[in-house]
Amino acid sequence: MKPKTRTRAVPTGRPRMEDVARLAGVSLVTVSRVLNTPDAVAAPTRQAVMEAVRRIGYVPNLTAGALAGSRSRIIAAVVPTIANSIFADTVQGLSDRLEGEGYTILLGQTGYDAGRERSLVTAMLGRRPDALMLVGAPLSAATGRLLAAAKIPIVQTWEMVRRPIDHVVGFSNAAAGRVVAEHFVARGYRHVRFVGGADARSKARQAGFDAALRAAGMTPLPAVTVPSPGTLGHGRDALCRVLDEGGPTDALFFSTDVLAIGALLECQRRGIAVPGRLAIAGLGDQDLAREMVPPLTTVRISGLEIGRRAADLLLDAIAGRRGGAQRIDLGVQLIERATT
Amino acid sequence: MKPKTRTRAVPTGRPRMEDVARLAGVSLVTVSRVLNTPDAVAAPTRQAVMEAVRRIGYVPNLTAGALAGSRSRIIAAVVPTIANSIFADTVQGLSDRLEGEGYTILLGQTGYDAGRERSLVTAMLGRRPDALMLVGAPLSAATGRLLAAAKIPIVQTWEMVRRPIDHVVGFSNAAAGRVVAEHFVARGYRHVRFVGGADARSKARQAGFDAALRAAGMTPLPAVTVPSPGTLGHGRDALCRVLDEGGPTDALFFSTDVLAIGALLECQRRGIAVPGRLAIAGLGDQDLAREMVPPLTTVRISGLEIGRRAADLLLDAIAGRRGGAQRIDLGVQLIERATT
DNA sequence: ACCGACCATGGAAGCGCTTTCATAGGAACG
DNA sequence: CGTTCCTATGAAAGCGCTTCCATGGTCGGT
Repeated sequence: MKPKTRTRAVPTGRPRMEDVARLAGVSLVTVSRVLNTPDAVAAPTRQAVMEAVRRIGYVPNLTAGALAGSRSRIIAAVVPTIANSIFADTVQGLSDRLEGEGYTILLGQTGYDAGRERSLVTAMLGRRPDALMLVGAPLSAATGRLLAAAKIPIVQTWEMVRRPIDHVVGFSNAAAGRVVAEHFVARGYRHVRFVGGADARSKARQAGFDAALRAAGMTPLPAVTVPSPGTLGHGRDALCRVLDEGGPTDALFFSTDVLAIGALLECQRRGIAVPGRLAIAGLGDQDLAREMVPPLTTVRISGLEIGRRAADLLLDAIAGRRGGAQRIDLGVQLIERATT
Repeated sequence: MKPKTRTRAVPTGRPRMEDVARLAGVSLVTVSRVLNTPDAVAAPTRQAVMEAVRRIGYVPNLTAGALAGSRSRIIAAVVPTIANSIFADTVQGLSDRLEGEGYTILLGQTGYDAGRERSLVTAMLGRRPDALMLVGAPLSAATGRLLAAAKIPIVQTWEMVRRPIDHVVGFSNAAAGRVVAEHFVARGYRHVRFVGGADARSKARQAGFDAALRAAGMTPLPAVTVPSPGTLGHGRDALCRVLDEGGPTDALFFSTDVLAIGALLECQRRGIAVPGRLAIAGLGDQDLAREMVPPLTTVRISGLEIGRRAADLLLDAIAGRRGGAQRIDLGVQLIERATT
């Protein structure tokens, strides 16, 4: 009878740590040590191992490492969307800081959809990331529970979430709305209006905007709602809607620079004087806001900085540095330029 | 003597498949089957398992799954940069297609740096992704070797790489340069110039541009080189340089829309008539190109489509469908608008 | 020279899954 | 009714690492 050749779990065929060990004439454990804690190994041994690694082109299987050890060296990033968006900056900031520390980024986009967010988070958590960054509050309670149960450092960004899961790096969206409203009031605009999406951050900006207006004795005109994520086209459409209604509107606060610029461009096309006939303000202070002709009044927010600070926080939390949950408010700053 | 309580590999404390199995009164194997091949399990058993999963909030450890199985269900994406860039669209397209299929995206940015690319690719390959997408050709031969040795489906994008590692989804950057050059010639511009970065794609656009110009009996003016990734500011600076030199330049082809728009905006600021005094063309056909006043002449490239097609190709390759390496040329199309 | 301390290295036991292979019951068949 | 086949489930063996513990060799102190 022939021997049972039961090859259960399928070997990958790629060189393994054991292959390196054999070539270097040491044990597998020593190879692991050279790769992870080089100082714990004598110099000649270390060199022999490194040479063997080079010779056979060994690339450590981090999946196996993550399973055996406790750290996966993976950080998950969950954003609404990444194309043409401010969140791309945040991902960039996060990734810039983290890659140098040996972490890899797992990226996911929710598209502002609660269901997609939930399945996305489930999938990501299944990879056992060492930490997770997300934009704002979870879109559903289910996702929130999933996140809380994960027991890993989490940082929520882009808003000062009221009941955060863990850390927060953001700014007050209501305050952003407020500074724009106060600016409009000071400039003497009387018929002002908000344009934004239906997402939580947009709503918060609107709330702060409206509240400040009322505090100044004014009544904000009804807001114009556009789809999220906002595009130049949505900004243009919003402007058209406002113009078509033919009301007395004299100033518009757009929830994002992209929307504001879409509208500003439409004004140029139609020959509408900005700010003479209509004032426009945005939020984000993207490059384009500064470069536009005329340059756009906006609220400065550094998506890059949010990403960087989030990364730092996460790194500290993973290392066990710092005490409880941090709550970093980057603040808002109105940049007065030529469109108001 | 007390019993040896050697807890080697540290358990995570999170519920495991075995916990679900115990609660559902079945074996671990059955739980695995319910999760992966539900049809192979009898309905009542399946329901009992699902109920147990729900009860204890079990989230499968995909790391362990990847190690035991052969598939990691991870796709790696390597791009030069993601902030304010056309590559964000490609990542979005890739991710949109892949998330639905149960894949997770590992994102990495090279920043146009060969060293960073190499360490990034090493780290990603260490996660044993099922496939990998990268923009263009590897920045170094070392990275190329790493990639080839990985033995996974790879798709290179954004250019028709001459000696591809595997699949390609792109367009001819030289052809893009050519159509713009021919357009300039047809329009009667005689003192034309290229502005772009030092990366391979930019160089290819320049080469195609210059070649077509020479074919038409013209001599291209020396190109203006800007840093990669290009920004509005770089476009503006390039324009200033051209203007300061005071040559006879009457048309400029920018390697990307962002550069072109930066220059266009500077023209507006200086009151330079476009295309009267100077014609401007870009590449990418981003939203903004169409919305600009005047709208920008550009070469249409859909970053989103590149990402989607790349995803489809990778999915097919993973599943073993299709034969050899595909080579998809999405072609280029000049969009004549008002700046030329 | 002898002892304990210390340093470098190795052995063994998992991490939490998937994948054969085996097996217990039925259904199907004559 | 016995045999065959199929279906549903389980047992065991890893996937390629890291971690704990043990051990042999060196070295300084006396």
